[in-house]
Amino acid sequence: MTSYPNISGILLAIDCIIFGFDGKDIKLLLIKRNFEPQKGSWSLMGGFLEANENLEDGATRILHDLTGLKNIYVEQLGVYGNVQRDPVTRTVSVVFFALINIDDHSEEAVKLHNASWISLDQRPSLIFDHNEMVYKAIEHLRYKAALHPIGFELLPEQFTIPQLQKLYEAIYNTPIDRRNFSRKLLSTGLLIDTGIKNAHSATKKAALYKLDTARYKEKFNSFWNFMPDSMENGVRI
Amino acid sequence: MTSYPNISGILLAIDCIIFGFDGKDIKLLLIKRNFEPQKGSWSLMGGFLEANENLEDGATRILHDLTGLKNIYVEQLGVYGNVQRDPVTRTVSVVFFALINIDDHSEEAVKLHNASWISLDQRPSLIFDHNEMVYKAIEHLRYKAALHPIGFELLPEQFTIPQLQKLYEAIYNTPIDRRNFSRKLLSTGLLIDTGIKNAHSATKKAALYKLDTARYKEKFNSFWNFMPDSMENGVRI
DNA sequence: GCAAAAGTGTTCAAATTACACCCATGG
DNA sequence: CCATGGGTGTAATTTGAACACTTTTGC
Repeated sequence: MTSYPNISGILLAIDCIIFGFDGKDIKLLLIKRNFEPQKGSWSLMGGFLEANENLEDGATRILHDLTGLKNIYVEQLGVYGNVQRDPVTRTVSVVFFALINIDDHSEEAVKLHNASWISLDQRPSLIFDHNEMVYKAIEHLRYKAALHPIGFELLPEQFTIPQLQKLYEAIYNTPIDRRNFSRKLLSTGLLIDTGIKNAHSATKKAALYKLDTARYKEKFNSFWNFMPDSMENGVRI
Repeated sequence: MTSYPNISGILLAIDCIIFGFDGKDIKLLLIKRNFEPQKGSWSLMGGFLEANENLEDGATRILHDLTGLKNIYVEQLGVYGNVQRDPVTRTVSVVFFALINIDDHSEEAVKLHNASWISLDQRPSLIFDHNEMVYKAIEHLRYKAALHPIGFELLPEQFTIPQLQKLYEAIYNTPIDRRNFSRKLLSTGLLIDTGIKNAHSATKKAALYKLDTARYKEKFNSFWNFMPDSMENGVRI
């Protein structure tokens, strides 16, 4: 048996939802399309899966194309395949969720693709079902960051606890008590004090920490039970 | 623009991981293939996505085919698309995760497909990457059931608290304190006492409860913080 | 020396755990 | 009447929430 009878192929696309954090807001890397279809509209960065390419490799390729980065934190977020989601022809899209340190991206690559970093609350409407994908990604970020230490993926290698707090406040769009936050984070044992103080500060300089990567891997799957409600859905069909 | 240039289609399959609970063990509905490829081997129930079919509709179709049921709890679990995963031809599979009340399935449909309910710890090795899919599904079941009230999907409409406890003990393969479990479950406010007592019992008859569906929907997305560790992975690529 | 941000401590309430006792049922 | 499983209570511990004071820095 060398083929399946009477089955025809479907176009497989990959779309990437790329989150960054600028110290104040959670941002998305979106592109203003200078190509068809829907030239001029905003969309996620995407592309077609190549003939001899694994899904994750396709995502890696597309992420590298837009950011110049390798070794990005990526998860599969889901597949979108409604019959009429792409008006050109039937296309099924595998969506990937990526977190990067916003300082590391390649400015040239971003410019080349006509992309911009846009705050979540200022994001334009996107083509096709990309709005739905982004909505799900934001929910996933909230869900996952409440339970696992993925926040660090959005920060530079060295960071202060106040920075980390601002990140979580941005993710959940809610103020957090400084003292409880600090205590909780330090108690995870995930942070290593570098002994250095943050230079960029007009007042008291905060201590710079780095992630204990060994402990991070070890503890990645133990729950944090950190933030208030967020969600994930099961669909009843 | 009515087509994309130079892009060729890929076969899209759907595979379903179907969990049941017989009062003692968590079981999987698996099929012993009486068709090619890999005739005689065990696999998940699957099929190809049809030309004008949405993904969820495909899953619904396949689940109905095998169980005779509609309105099953289903979630997308992920996509598997490694280039060589299917030796016949390149196929990308969208995997769905389903929970059903084992008493409701159609025996004829199951027999027709040469399928059986098999306990997790007795499951045979499966074809292709189906073992990996099942492994991920079990992890997902543990993860999700610790945080959301999905356990009820595996039970009959009316159930006792000891039954519910056996279910969670089976999911986590660990004993749970009877008294604390009962208190915690009742405190969720999700259970309605039917006033009826369980007939099938040689000793004291347990109270039968049913799910408060309104409250279930309302509280589905609030965390439970229920069970001990389980996991979910982010892939670093 | 003062405004602004960082670091640390204490108290109270709530949730979780670890236990022990009594009740209903069928044989 | 007794073995089996179901139902409920309580004390000890742990965890989380709320809140106040001191320190460092640049101007």
